Amino acid sequence: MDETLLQRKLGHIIRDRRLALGLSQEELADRCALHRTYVGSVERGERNISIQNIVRIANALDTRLWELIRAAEEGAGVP
Amino acid sequence: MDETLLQRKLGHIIRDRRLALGLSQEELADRCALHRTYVGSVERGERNISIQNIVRIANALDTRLWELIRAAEEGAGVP
DNA sequence: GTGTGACTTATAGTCCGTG
DNA sequence: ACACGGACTATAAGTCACA
Repeated sequence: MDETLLQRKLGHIIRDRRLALGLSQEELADRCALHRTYVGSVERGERNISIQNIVRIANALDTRLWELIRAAEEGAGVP
Repeated sequence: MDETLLQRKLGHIIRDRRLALGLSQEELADRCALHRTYVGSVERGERNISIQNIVRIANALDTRLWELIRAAEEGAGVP
């Protein structure tokens, strides 16, 4: 799979998961101690995010990182 | 899980997988168009690697990224 | 509550070596 | 074949004003 494609898909997965939890970008950003606009750009797939930040987002979403990645790679749902 | 812990575990997984394929760091680096010293430091868990580069490494190791991540997070084996 | 462009600072990542 | 370092350059991190 193309790298930039994965990062866009991952953004969608993150957004879906956030909305499923009823959180705003601002609330998610607070949970992982990142900036609101940064989280927004990640969701839009604009950032080549580092592993440390993805882990923090996954934690804030109460999800395992590998499940987020799998959902992005395989199109599977996130629990 | 702590972010830096995951990156160290991921390094070990990458190394194990590379050795299982009988590749040197240099050969792996060539496969994903990254520098040999960089791949070495990733394996040592010293790098906060970006998602694009992890994907390239996963591809070069002929593995799905989510399987690498899962192996690092859960301690499961990589096929 | 979110999208976006511009921006500075931090660090990812390269390239030259050495043991 | 790998670890490690120094000196770079490229790019991610992180923030802001405004729409």
